[in-house]
Amino acid sequence: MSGEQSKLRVLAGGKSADAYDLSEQVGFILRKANQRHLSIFASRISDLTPPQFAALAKLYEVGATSQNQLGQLVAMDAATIKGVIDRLKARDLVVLEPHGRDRRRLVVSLSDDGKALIEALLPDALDVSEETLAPLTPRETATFLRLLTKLAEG
Amino acid sequence: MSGEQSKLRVLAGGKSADAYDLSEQVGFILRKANQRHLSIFASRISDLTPPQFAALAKLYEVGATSQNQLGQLVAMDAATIKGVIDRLKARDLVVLEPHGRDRRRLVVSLSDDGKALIEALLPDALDVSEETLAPLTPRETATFLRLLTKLAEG
DNA sequence: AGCGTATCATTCGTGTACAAACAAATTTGA
DNA sequence: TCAAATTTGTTTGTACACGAATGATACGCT
Repeated sequence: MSGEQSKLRVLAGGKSADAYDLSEQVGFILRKANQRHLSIFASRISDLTPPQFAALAKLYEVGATSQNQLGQLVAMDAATIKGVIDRLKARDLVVLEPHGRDRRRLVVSLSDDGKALIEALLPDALDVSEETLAPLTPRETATFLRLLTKLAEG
Repeated sequence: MSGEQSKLRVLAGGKSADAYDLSEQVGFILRKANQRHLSIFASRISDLTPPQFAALAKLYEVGATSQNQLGQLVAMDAATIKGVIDRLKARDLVVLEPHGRDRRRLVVSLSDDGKALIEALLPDALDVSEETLAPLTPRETATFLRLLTKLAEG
């Protein structure tokens, strides 16, 4: 049976290529790290979800943009950013206007409420990052962010 | 106004605590790293989603368990693992039986098909991890996994 | 024995995520 | 200039993910 074959291979090779341990796979740990971050985020910023926050923060950073473009800036595909914008719009945190020259485009920008909200939340967002990284020393944090960025950008 | 205060703080503190750059926040980069991994996973293992794979791999590792327990092992809450198991069950990759002594429990185990599938996919799963980590050197990979684990476990 | 509490599974509601198919508007290129 | 390719946004369908509520069962303690 494959169980015995597997044991043989484990004993033979140093790397034990066959010993698949789920809890050591990047994807699995990445998912758990994400879960922990989401939980910290939710405990500090209950008004918005992380994607909603990202969209508002980006709008605050770059000003008015088209919906799809905003999606690219916050790494969400067209279908996803649409849902996020819809929910922000329903709460009047963003304003949608038609683009002047290109009638396909929908220009998104912050409403006054949206601007006030994001300004109020920015300090909390920094706290979220800090608490998420709390298990690491400052030195480890720097290393981690560097490597994580490399990984994310392929 | 908070704009000017903010500038003062930026000039005062070395860390420029107020200059919020979304693309430098852990949560945002974590989400992008996860996206890249998901995309690699999907390109190599189209038969299963990562949560489905995790459930099968864990079942292969530990044998029969209750539904909720399996959820804990793969870091999914009761509602989430139920959906995952439902879909695996619909494809006859797992078998559900009532627990003997505890009538609340539902014992989940691999079907023959499920076992065959997971055995066939394990090498691909290792490839997924490898490709995900490809942007890092072996030394960086070791460091990264150590720090990521620390982060995930809080 | 009985009662309060904890556990297990299910359900509901909301919010990402992404693929695929589509319509409308714009841009490109022959 | 006009048809083809591309871009922008929308819709549909599937699959997590989690909080909260519910019902059934099991367990601990008196």
